[in-house]
Amino acid sequence: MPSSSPTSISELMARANHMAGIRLADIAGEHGIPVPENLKREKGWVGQLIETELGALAGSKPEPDFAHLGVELKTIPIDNQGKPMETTYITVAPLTDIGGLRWEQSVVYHKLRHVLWIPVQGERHIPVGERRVGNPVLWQPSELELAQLRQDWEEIMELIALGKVDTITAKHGEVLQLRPKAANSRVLTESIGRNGEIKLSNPRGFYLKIAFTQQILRRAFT
DNA sequence: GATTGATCATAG
DNA sequence: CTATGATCAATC
Repeated sequence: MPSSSPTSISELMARANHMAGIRLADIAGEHGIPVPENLKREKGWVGQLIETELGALAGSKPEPDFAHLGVELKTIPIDNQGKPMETTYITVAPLTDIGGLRWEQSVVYHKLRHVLWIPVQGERHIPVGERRVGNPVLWQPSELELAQLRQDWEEIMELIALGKVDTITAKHGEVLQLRPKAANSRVLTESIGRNGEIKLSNPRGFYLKIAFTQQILRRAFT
């Protein structure tokens, strides 16, 4: 039985704070969800579990998890020093019909306006069920962070508009990066070609680099 | 050890 | 296929 959806940010935070320190196996148990041996075949398991516990609306829409609160939920794996172990996926990147698309209208901007980060122990030597949930961090980007994100986004989107999708690597961008986001490298979707024509490319997604998310978590505890 | 490119499960 | 949830693992 899924939890009901919180009606306010304070209610959401109360639930999030209540989860701090408990094991994933305990949360899973409350919902009758089996705990996998590892995450090789269920990479989104932790995220889905936290969504269920906090009452996020299910679905696969390009909108924040708590649309009525304007809050996006992100679980993030951390090591014993509280450092993020992985980059953070934000959303898929639009590869066509992006003429005149502005930062303020982008999905990236809207999703990152308000994010609830839920750190979870992610070291592989810790059994999945034994990993504990950390203290939640409700974050809104500062002016500086917003400027960094905007700059990277605009640089990447310009390359896409110029038909250079396939030349973009994860090295582009200081805080934001573009990487493959698909079932595998054979999946194709429409994109813009060098001469403005439509061609096929591997789908891409926007990710936040580790150094950036690390700053967010650190700032929350200082 | 960090990073980049590849991949897994599921819903619609 | 697209979008959600991400982590894996080869390579730098």
